Amino acid sequence: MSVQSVDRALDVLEALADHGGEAGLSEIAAATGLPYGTIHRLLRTLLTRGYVRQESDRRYALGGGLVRLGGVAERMVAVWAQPYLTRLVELSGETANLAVLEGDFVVYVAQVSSPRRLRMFAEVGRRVLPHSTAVGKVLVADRSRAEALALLERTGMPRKTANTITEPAAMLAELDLVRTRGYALDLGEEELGVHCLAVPVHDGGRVVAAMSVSGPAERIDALDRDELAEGMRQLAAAFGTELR
Amino acid sequence: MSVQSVDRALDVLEALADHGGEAGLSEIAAATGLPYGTIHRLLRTLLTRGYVRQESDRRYALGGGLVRLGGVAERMVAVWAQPYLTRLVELSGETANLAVLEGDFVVYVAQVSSPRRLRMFAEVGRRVLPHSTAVGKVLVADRSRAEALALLERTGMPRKTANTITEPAAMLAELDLVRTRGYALDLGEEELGVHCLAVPVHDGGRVVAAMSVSGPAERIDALDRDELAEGMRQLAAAFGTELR
DNA sequence: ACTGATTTTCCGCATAATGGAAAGCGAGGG
DNA sequence: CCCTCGCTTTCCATTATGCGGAAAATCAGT
Repeated sequence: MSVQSVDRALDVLEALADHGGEAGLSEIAAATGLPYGTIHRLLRTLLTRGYVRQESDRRYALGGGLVRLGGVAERMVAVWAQPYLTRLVELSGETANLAVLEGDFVVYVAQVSSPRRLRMFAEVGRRVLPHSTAVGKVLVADRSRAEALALLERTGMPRKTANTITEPAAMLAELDLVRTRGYALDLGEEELGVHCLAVPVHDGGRVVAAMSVSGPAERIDALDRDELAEGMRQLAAAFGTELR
Repeated sequence: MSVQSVDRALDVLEALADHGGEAGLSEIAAATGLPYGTIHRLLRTLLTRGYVRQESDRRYALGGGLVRLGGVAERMVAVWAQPYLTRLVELSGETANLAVLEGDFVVYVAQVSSPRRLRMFAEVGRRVLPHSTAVGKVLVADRSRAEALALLERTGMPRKTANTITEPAAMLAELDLVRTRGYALDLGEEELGVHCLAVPVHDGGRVVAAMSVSGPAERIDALDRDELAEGMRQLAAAFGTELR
């Protein structure tokens, strides 16, 4: 039914990604449960195609070829999201966004603007750090505590406003809250006066994107958060199912 | 030596990317020369893993899973580029950048700053449109005339300064020049007073990234362009070889 | 409802991938 | 300097696995 070697090659790539993009043969073996010989052979094929690279210490890393494919795929996702974002705007009256995690940045890949006079707009393509945005929190909350901490250390959690969370410990607590509550908030942490609410988009397994609404603090705060979150969860679930 | 089915699966993914991320079975067959049954089986495996998606009209498209892998790979590329960019700064005295094409945007993925007092900096993560930057021109010049035109139409080529090229026809001519000359210039087309020179980075086959130097117009113009371009070509070639 | 183009399924055959085990390599310690 | 240990790479007989031609099914257009 499914082509075994292709399936396994994908397992190898995903194992590499899970290890931060770089791993030794034995680490991959431990992660995938495949025999050494098999993994090595798969890596060699990916190697000659430029999708994997071997470093001087003989460890393996994800290669540049994936950047191209990822870029094209991203544009596709943006197109598919459009109708769901439109419905989210109808639901909330505020600007709706779709964002993904790319490296250590959050990237807004699609947006539908609110019809109101005062509104957020033109964020598509913008890159921001995860710690000061609702979408960022949702995306990072999917990672393990250790991965999240490593990412926060790399980015340094710079203060954007008086409300920005700049302490790793506080952020880990916030991420726990996001996980249990199922949605994340940004209360003027990226920009004063702008509040956001974001939910994760699952494609079956992991979180692949985050969907959010953002607008002036007063209007966002006037909405019933739990009710809005519930509606967004449904939209995100429908979108996630379509992606799969 | 190489795992046949994995190789072919990669052919299929690349064929999809070449067709703008979306194609029918027969188009893929034409592009790869593989029999229908084989392609269909490969697509089904990629489908169940979320790396390919089937649309309602039964055509196939690149799936969301690739966005994740691409993001991690991008971070790797940035790390590997660092030493080459450092050498480029030594060579030119100006800030050196590495950029890739992601969807319709150019993204700066790595940078090493010039030691001078007046310098460009903090561009990593920035997304700009291709038509007004040297790196953008280099990346788009690798695409076919038709693809380039489609991209330029989607982005609309907005004017950033008085020097910005806003006519598709003029840009196509400029891209021809870039191809024959081997490097691209940006003479204050993105920001007045800022000039750039960029060269392509090949990883054997296609252009995977662009390397550039940017700085104040007077200093960039004072450099010997052909000599600088030659030095940059060598660095880009070395980096490209390392990627492969 | 019919036709043509495109996609999907089927199945016997042979090839292509498998994986255990042995050889090679390199870093670190005695 | 040589030995050891952990990890990576190569090898090869075996058979499961993927192959691909051709038929069946589906869809769009007339």
